[in-house]
Amino acid sequence: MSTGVLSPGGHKASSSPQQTSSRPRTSFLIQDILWDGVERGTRMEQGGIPEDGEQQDGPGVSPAQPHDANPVGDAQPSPLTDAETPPCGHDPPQKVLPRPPRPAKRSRAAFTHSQVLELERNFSRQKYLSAPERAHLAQNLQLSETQVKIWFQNRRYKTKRRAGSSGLEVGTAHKTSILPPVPLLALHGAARCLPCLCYWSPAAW
DNA sequence: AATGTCAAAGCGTAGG
DNA sequence: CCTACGCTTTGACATT
Repeated sequence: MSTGVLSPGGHKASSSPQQTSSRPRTSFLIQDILWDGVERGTRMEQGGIPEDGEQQDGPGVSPAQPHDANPVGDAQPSPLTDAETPPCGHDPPQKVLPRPPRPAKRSRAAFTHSQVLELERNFSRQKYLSAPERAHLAQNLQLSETQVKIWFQNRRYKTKRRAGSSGLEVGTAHKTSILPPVPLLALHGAARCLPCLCYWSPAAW
């Protein structure tokens, strides 16, 4: 639906700014390190790519599927899972204190370069993705649809903000030039080789 | 320590 | 009613 709501007006696609500055960002999920085996682990099957889980990204359900989110095994999620007792651990088995649903510790997935590139390429072409496209992209990148959706949301707003604060909406276009002129989508299969791709000399960025 | 960025949570809203 | 959007805030990480 909202896919039809698009075209707000001036779009200056592109934007892959500072992130590329110098981040050897390997994608790993901190969430894996921190917690999450208790509450969500049960509901989210690792193999269960969230086509459904996506649908409700409403409150209560965190769409941040950590497991599926990053297939990349390149960065090793430290095995702290056990030692890391969730903050909720300190809650006394006491009375009915209306503990606010604060699971604490959020995760921040770091996408791989290839994932970001793909996303950016798609973004430079379309600021809004239709559901099928989103699903397809998510599958190719091995991300959840929610992650793709959120990424596009953030990207849109980011671009908008930058364009606005800079006063100049021009110049954004050239930013796209940092992206390889090659249709990464052609790499389709490469998406599965993410861990490998993410190893392209970060120094260059 | 302060700052900036990123991904996601959350809130309010609009469209089907 | 549901979904996705814009926008703001939160939480974690990186860089200075």
